[in-house]
Amino acid sequence: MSSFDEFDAFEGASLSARAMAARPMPYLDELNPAQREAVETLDGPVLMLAGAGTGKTKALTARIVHLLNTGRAQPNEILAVTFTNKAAREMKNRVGRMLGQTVEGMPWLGTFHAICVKLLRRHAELVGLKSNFTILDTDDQIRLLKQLIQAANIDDKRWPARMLSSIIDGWKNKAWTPENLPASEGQAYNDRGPELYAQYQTRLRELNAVDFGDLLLHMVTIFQKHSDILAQYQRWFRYVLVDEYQDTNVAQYLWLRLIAAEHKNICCVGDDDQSIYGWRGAEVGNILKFEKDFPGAHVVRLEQNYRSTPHILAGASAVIAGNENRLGKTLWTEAEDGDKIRLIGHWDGEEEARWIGEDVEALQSGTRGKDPKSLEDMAILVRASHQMRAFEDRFLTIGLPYRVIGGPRFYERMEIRDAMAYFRVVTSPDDDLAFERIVNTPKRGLGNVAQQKIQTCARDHGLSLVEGARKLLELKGVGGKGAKELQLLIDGIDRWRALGVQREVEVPLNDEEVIDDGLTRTTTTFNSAQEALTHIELAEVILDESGYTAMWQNDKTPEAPGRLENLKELVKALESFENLQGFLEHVSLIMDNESEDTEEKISIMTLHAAKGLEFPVVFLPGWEDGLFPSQRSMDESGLKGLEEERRLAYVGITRAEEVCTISFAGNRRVFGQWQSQLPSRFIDELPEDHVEVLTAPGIYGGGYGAAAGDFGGGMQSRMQSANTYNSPGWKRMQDRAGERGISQPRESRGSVIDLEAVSSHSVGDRVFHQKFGYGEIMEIEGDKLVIEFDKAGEKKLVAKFVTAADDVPF
DNA sequence: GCTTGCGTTCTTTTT
DNA sequence: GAACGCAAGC
Repeated sequence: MSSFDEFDAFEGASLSARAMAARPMPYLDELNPAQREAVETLDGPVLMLAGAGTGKTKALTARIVHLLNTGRAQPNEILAVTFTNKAAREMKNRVGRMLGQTVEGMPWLGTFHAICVKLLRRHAELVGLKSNFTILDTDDQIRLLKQLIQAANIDDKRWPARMLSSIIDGWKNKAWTPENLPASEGQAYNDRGPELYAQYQTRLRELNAVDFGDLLLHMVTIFQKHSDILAQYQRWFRYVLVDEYQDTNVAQYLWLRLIAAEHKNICCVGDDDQSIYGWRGAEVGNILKFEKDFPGAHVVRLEQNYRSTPHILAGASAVIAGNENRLGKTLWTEAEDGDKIRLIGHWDGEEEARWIGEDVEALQSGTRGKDPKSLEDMAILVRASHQMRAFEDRFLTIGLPYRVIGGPRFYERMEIRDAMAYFRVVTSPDDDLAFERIVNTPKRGLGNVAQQKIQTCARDHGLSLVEGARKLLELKGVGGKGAKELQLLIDGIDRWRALGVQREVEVPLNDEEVIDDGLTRTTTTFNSAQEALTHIELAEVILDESGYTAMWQNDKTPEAPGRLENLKELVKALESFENLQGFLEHVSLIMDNESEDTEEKISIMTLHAAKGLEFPVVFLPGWEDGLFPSQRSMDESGLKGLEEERRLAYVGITRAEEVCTISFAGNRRVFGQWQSQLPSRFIDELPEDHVEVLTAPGIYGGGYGAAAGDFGGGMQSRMQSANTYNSPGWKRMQDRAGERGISQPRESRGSVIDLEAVSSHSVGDRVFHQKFGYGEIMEIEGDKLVIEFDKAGEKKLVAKFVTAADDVPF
């Protein structure tokens, strides 16, 4: 390793420390006393316990700025870790804004994974990898494990690869390599776990690949085994900041502790009450024992909440108080009273979606007394993603624009992964997994048998799969159509590689740029050359000549146009990168996809995805025992699981600024089967004084109007008893209501009828819909179309969401 | 080798 | 109610 020259090259931050020291510090005046304390205590270990909505990011960024301003550290001497790319981006932006200018050189502000990739590229050889290793995603991981499982003669029905993958993941999260795996883990995966883990790691090394967990595990291993290297980083990173510390797992914890051991200037920010990633290996224990790990730690509590009204805060506090193991914080606010938390029960999940849809429209139009609210300011937070469907269906029907956050991610879609596998085959010759993925996509007549032959041939000659296939052709190991097609593919790969290399030869590297690139030594940087293909053109050529694009063009399934659209988007995304390698690297780490669309939409997401966000109006549907708290969580982790669920409830409620509506349904379809549900035990924990119970239209046959109090005396007295919802009586009443079938779906009111959109359609027309595919119009009702879809059956949809079948872009 | 249809099993949460 | 795996049939 060649000393720390590269670090010094991060002169990038054009401001010198001394220049900054002279700058004024107006940002300090904007902080409350607790925040200020957290910002100004620069030396030694600091634990910032920041409750929900207490200005944690503000304090964290102010601290970075303060470090720079006081000349304590250069921008590249600060290590600042977050969990999500979004948080990293946000922090970068805010630091820039606070400094009043853009800071180029915060190279070590990023996610755990992104930072570890940077480090690991530099030291790859110490764990038997080359620095251009590829990062496998879960899909590749599973396929690889499956191969190993089958090779070991294990029935992968009884012992699925997914299971092994999660076991290995768990081990990696705990920083256990195959060598130091505790004996107590011996019986995992039917006693074969440890042995397969070792095989898997060996195979990864052969493929010059790592999985997500390896990024941290390898770095911890390197730090532990090479004290000289560790010492360099310990000296280099004078200040360490960690966001969401309660989410760190053991590997991350060890990594941080090793790095911070020298200066001990580590500032961890977190909230034990918001620890919701235990299932992913996060250890709340890390934050609970911070003071033991770092003696003399300065603990600062941020307790003034700037987000929610008192009722909402009181509700959240009461729920979380049910947990035993807490560091304990008391949130308070100066905000005015506002609305109580609203609680409402429904007949079933569809009714719940219908009611929320109407309430959203009422809030939007201002019918509900207050100022009209934008859809952007509203969110529906669910426990499990399958709950989203009821809302999507309903909103599609009434024409309410919505956005699902964190759904199937762009880069996880089949067509995107296929396309990227093609890129990978071209850029990294040994990427067997990528080759496997694309040999027979599109269909080339190379089925199992042919693929087995390629595998065998490659293994016998110690070659990669591409080379193995070439050899096989030379030896005439395959015949007929398959041989011809395989030859075409190999020729194609050669040609594409040449097209990529051609540029490299014609346009020599610019030395400075390579250094500037920091630690990624192998990254090549091109200047734009007119005569050669750009990587974007290359990508297009690959997708074209391989027949991949054609495959989807000829595909008549409803998803095909969408997939082509996605491929176009993929190519467009290439524009912001200098070459294919850079792009692939980016993609393997960026798992969030934010599409910038301008239309106002209500957001639908899981509670997990909502952490760190806030909305004026929040809906929390599905508060039923078994669903939330999740049965599985309680079965698997008992009281610990229940407490994590409770923290999830806390996270949910504290997302709301002004209006928080909790609801539950008496009946819900689970696995396609109707089940009657009991209200969540968390509902019993809500403090009566801060909750307003609304009449359930599904139970009493009223609508939103009835909920506003417009009903007869008999109902009124029922309402009184309903107010004692946290007594067994409430539950019994819910049960009883559940037995009486009531309330059929009613038509939504209030949405503006878009006749223009309807008029372009007539009964019998063939139409296309993004989600349901092709279908035929059976009936027109107002601005709604009743459509019989080929695949999805009959649906009633707002006209503006369907296009005439002929207009579908191909 | 590929397509189709049937049965099975399942759903938390994700960097 | 869907997504996946498997076996049968083309």
